[in-house]
Amino acid sequence: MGLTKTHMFTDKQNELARIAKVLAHPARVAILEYISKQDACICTDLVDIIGLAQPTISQHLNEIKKIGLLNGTFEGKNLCYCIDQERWKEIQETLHTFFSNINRNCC
Amino acid sequence: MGLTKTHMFTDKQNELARIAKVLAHPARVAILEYISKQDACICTDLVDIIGLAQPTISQHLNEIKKIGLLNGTFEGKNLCYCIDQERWKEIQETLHTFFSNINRNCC
DNA sequence: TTGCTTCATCGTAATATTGCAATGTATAAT
DNA sequence: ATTATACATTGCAATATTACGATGAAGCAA
Repeated sequence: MGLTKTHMFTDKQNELARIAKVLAHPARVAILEYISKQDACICTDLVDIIGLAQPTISQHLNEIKKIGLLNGTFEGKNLCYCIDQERWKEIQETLHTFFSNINRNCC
Repeated sequence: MGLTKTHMFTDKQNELARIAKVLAHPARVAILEYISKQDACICTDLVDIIGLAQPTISQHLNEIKKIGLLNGTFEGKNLCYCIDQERWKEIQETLHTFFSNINRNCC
């Protein structure tokens, strides 16, 4: 027990949950907000901005990467992260679909 | 450690994370989908439909209730859950705003 | 009353997440 | 070559989540 029974659910349900899980931590929300607001591809001031330790930030970045939301490119010793526009739209669409498919009902 | 440092983030960031956390489990996604698809306010066939034990379903329903997404009314011994339309729209809007506030940038 | 159904709650075990110090790796600068 | 900078990775402790059996409360039916 303690283990999510993913096999009991549809692929779509699991995918939505997987996406939501990444957004389910304020640090990751903050990271996405910060990166998305940069004009240029500025790298990791994130540790200073967010205020968590460097390994923790690195870990969170990794979680976001796992669902394909981040592209990272090295520029010398600096790593430049930015948001994958295609994947961003895809996820936005997934959430929009979920929230639109609701009927008015009782109560 | 092990404790999310919510005080380091804005109210909006924490709120979004709190909402996402509820969607971050396929059972809760499935529950919301099921309830939203009922014409009438049909109650807990959820245990049969989802396939998790009754206490587990009850726990998940409680998580969804915590963010105000569920209204429950007793009808005799049956409890009738349905989605709070206002809150649903509010959350939809919160997510939409988050996903819309993104600039195109590099990479 | 007795028993049945519906749901919540408690207690507990298994697993996951969060956070960071220590350490490793790779590039850049001196 | 040495040092500094920018990350990633490892290992571990604290806490949270997930799941369910057992039990409790409240309504209904006999």
